[in-house]
Amino acid sequence: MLDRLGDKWTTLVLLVLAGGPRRFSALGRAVPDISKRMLTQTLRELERDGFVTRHVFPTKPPSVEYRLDALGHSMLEPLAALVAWAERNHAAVAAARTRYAASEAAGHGP
Amino acid sequence: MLDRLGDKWTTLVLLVLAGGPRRFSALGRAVPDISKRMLTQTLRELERDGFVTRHVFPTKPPSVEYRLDALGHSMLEPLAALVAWAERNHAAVAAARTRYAASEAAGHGP
DNA sequence: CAGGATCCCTTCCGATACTG
DNA sequence: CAGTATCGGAAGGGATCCTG
Repeated sequence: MLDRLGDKWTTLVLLVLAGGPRRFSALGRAVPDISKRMLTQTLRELERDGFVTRHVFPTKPPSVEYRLDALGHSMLEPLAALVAWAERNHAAVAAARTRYAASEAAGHGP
Repeated sequence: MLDRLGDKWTTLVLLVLAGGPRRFSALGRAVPDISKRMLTQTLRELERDGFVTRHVFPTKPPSVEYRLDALGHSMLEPLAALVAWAERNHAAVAAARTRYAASEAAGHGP
């Protein structure tokens, strides 16, 4: 189950849907670099697990809207906490990587 | 960066290290089904990103201890919140999957 | 004990083409 | 518009063997 939260796209899609219902193509535009294939797959999994509901409007051409339901909203808070942490600390991580790269070069070099 | 938290093993290793410093083999035993290969790789990434520090004791045979440093500890709280959420809601997810499987069978069947 | 190197099979995923 | 189907390359990761 933690695997799904760990999925690269799942989190991004959820964060977009946190801003309100979105249509398939709107999600595609809001989540950069996601392919139709992965967007479909991600949405199917989220629907399957009860995080989002899918509404089909039988217009022509058809449009489909996805929205978070109660379960999806409930996990938004802990998720947002983690995202907030990541934003606060990404600089520290970047610094750590620089230090690590430097010690790597020093330790294994000629 | 969120990718790394999304990694299957990273979270599990971090949660074990939350209980205190551990040696390499102890981690291997504490995280079921992780291979030496993946444990090494996961620890390298965590070290690289400044979440854990690595202490080598020049005994014979050598032993290596990993422990969370400040950055690692700081992310434990949001992570724990997410894990707590998962534990509270895994039943709801399981129920959603059952419903989904049922509607799948009904919708696409003969 | 801790971990690097290699092999090799599996899964993931993007590109492309087609449909209701 | 919102998908589905198929293919092929790229990446993930286990098994095994080797070293300090």
